[in-house]
Amino acid sequence: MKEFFPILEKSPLFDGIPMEDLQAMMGCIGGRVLEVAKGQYIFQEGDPATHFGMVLSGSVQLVREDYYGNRSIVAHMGPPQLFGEAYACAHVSAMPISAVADTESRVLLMDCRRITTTCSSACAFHSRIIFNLLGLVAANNLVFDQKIQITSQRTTREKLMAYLVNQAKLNGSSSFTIPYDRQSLADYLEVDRSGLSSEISKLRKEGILESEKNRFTLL
Amino acid sequence: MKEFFPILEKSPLFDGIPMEDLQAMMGCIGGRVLEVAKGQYIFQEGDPATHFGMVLSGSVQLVREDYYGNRSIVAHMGPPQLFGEAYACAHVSAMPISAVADTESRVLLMDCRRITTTCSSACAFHSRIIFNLLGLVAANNLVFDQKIQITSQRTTREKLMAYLVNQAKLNGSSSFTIPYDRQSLADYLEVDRSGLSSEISKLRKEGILESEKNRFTLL
DNA sequence: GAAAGTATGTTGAATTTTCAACAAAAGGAG
DNA sequence: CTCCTTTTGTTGAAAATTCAACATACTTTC
Repeated sequence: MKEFFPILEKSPLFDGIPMEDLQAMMGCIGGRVLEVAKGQYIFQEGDPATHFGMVLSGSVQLVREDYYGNRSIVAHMGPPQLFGEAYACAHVSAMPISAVADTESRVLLMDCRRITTTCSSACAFHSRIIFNLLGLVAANNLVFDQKIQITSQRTTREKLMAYLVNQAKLNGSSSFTIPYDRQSLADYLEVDRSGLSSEISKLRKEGILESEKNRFTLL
Repeated sequence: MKEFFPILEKSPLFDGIPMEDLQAMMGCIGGRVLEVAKGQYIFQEGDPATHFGMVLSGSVQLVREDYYGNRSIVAHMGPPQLFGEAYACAHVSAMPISAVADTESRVLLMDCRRITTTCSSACAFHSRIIFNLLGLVAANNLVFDQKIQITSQRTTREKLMAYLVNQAKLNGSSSFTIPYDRQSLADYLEVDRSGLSSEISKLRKEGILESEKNRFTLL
């Protein structure tokens, strides 16, 4: 367990908690490290949503199976990302998705109840974890909110512009690079890749923006 | 203040907190009641995101102004709904939206810092509020997640079916009523109303569902 | 119960997106 | 450098969406 403390110390969930307190903390919140082989389930759709995880090493995929049995990958995550925390914190009865190890991985599993219920005993930093957790879940909310705001635009052009304007604002500059290649951007905006490409060309021809690879400049 | 305790007692945020403890609690978390006239701002875009609110009476609109100055109503809320809590909990520097009284209203404003930082003093129920708040923010996450899951479908038919299948699952029955009229459903699914109407007709003709007003049955 | 207003269904034309196929450009491996 | 693979841009046809206009059904009000 101790070998992972450097990761934990730098993770947003344990932010502000001194490394020497982590050991006590782990007992307090019922944390345990799980080693999983590639392809092995960490939790499965339908499992009780009591625990959530943090990737310590390797990578983990979140998989959703829809009504017709189509599996789709919701996200893949590396250290020190959390998964399943929204379901555990919202007290849903069963996990609606599964978490699968994408490569051989180690994850820290934590009991949500034991985190959210402050222990009467010592553990001065317990409330700090709750504070951090609340911040993380709320931040996730904003990520979702922003995505909805962008993808609720009706046309490819509007979606793209909404995204770019937002990025410009975040970067505080009309010139910026984005973290997506064309296909990923199309996936994020929920549009067709080729349509996106040609829309970018049009915008360039119309003098609305300049672009070179992942670098965009709004004019 | 006391007149609102019955509302607070029934609100999810104060769930599990006895009415006789509310008064002490209010001091502890820095709660104050604000009376606002119709059209008056509770907070405005750009304000520091330190506080969040709960509607006690009347109704409140969340308004977003986009890059081009178009105002759009993100939500309207009645008692005992929370607003701005995600921004306050995520520690963003400024509110990206405004909250306006839709009718003459009263709202409870609470300081997020003072909620998330447990007081060293008495206040036995403080941690319960944090627990509740975390649950609410996480639940909101799930609402967003579900909306994204549905609207990320590409066609009107797929969006509608994803929504209906989900509703059927939530209701535990293939026959259920939905809380939207056609226009609202179209808005939620982010499609054209008339296109939605005709898609419903087609699905009916194809024997995939039956519908009468807001009641749907999947076959 | 009639009238007015609102919600829903229907249709066809215009617009936009998707899809498939391919060309060009960029990046990596040997 | 060359070959091979991946990414990106381009195009046109097919499919789907939007838009506008209107008909019908349902509600509300007086």
